Amino acid sequence: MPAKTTHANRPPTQEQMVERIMAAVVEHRLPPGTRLVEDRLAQVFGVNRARVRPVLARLAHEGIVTLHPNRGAAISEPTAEQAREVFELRRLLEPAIVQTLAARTDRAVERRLEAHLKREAEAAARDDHRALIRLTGEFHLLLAELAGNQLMLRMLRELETLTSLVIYLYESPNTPACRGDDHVEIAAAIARGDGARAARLMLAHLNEVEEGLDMAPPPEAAFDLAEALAG
Amino acid sequence: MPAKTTHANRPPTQEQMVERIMAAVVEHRLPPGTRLVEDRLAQVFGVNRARVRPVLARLAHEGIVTLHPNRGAAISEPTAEQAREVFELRRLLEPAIVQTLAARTDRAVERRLEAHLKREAEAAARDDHRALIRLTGEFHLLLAELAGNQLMLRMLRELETLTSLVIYLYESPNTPACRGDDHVEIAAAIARGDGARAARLMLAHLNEVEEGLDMAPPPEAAFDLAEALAG
DNA sequence: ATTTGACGTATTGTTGACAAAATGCGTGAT
DNA sequence: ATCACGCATTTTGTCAACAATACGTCAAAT
Repeated sequence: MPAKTTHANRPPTQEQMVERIMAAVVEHRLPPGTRLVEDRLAQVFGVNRARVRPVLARLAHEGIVTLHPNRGAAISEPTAEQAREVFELRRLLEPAIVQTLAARTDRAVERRLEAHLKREAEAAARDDHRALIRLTGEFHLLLAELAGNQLMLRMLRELETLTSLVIYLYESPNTPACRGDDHVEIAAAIARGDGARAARLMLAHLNEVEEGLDMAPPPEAAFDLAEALAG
Repeated sequence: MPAKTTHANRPPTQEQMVERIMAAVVEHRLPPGTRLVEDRLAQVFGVNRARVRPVLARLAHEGIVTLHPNRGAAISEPTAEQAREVFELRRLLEPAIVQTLAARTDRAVERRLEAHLKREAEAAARDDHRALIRLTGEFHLLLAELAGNQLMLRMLRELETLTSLVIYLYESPNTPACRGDDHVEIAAAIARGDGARAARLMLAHLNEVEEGLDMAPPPEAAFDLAEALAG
């Protein structure tokens, strides 16, 4: 029996396939516009097509994949407006997450944050760009996980993946969207129990990331005949 | 060709099937614990099983449905902890929604809110419980729609459906979770451009709904799947 | 040179049959 | 009375083949 599955020769679950695709998006291994063909995905994951279709349906719902009926799927290319919406939502959720965390932090929380920041620093030191991209996104997810709301974590995961697409499209991929210093300061405020400061730092951090994006779409001769004829 | 489809004899899209199931959940026509069998759903919607499976997969991801491998799906029965998480998220999002809306309301927004509240009042006057349940949930979605963030709207829709399950389990189904007066006051604050007040009212409203919940789950009831989805 | 129609290709969508898994029930043993 | 086991039932999961759809390409017509 060919060793084509990923885990003790068991085919991956739909959840695992979703996570692998999301991870590939976050690490820019699957950039916006990449075609996703059911047969190829089924081949890569070692499952049948029927297992791949719900995965694509879900990713489509989350905006990470765009389905073209009878033509196949592709990694989404969020518009500038969608990018703004992502950050608008993150500015509502993430300051509240760190505020909650700061209000009931303990040594276990601090240790996990420290361990994570250490890995970020190590990835930066060895110039491991892909790892750094992944780790900076995971920092935000770790905060949500530590804050203890699973629903919040699930939504943040979606937002984080969308953010990766946005960053790919609107920012140079060689620039990590998150400055490591910001993360260190946020973690320090959490450790001190200073929720208000942690929230301010997170808000400023998100604003800075968004402001670093170039939302102006590339100049195109965008002309819509129907719209032009509408009067 | 048998006229078995729902819309100009065209089979429903996956999106439409999701919406119908969600609507049935919101209106308590599909209470928590209800079994969802692929063959039956395919029969009811007039599609093949392969069309139903991505729908169930997505609803499972959103927590609205629980999948039991090789045994079928069921409408979820959120725990008390999950209920708290839903309200925690809503308290972050919805005050911000109404604040945004109040900052840039106009006559079109006011008219749509007025029209909706009128329909709520009419449903209450004729004692149309199902319509009232639906309309009170739609009020919150309308706010998100008017605020103009599609991503926010999508997430609110999920939260609203989860809230319906929570309310079914932890609150008497004969009591609308939202008091109509609250909605009227929130809309009035929005119309006046008083974002801070609208946000306070929304926060108080959500707290009141949550505080009205009782953690003792209600007894199960038998019913007809096709009938429940007929709406 | 441009437009249109036909055709081929790529890919998804559908179908029916069957395999696999989980659960309930009945029966026999203890 | 309880437990274990075997079997039946229910339901999902898999498979392969084929239908349907969307799009690109190319040739013919204008």
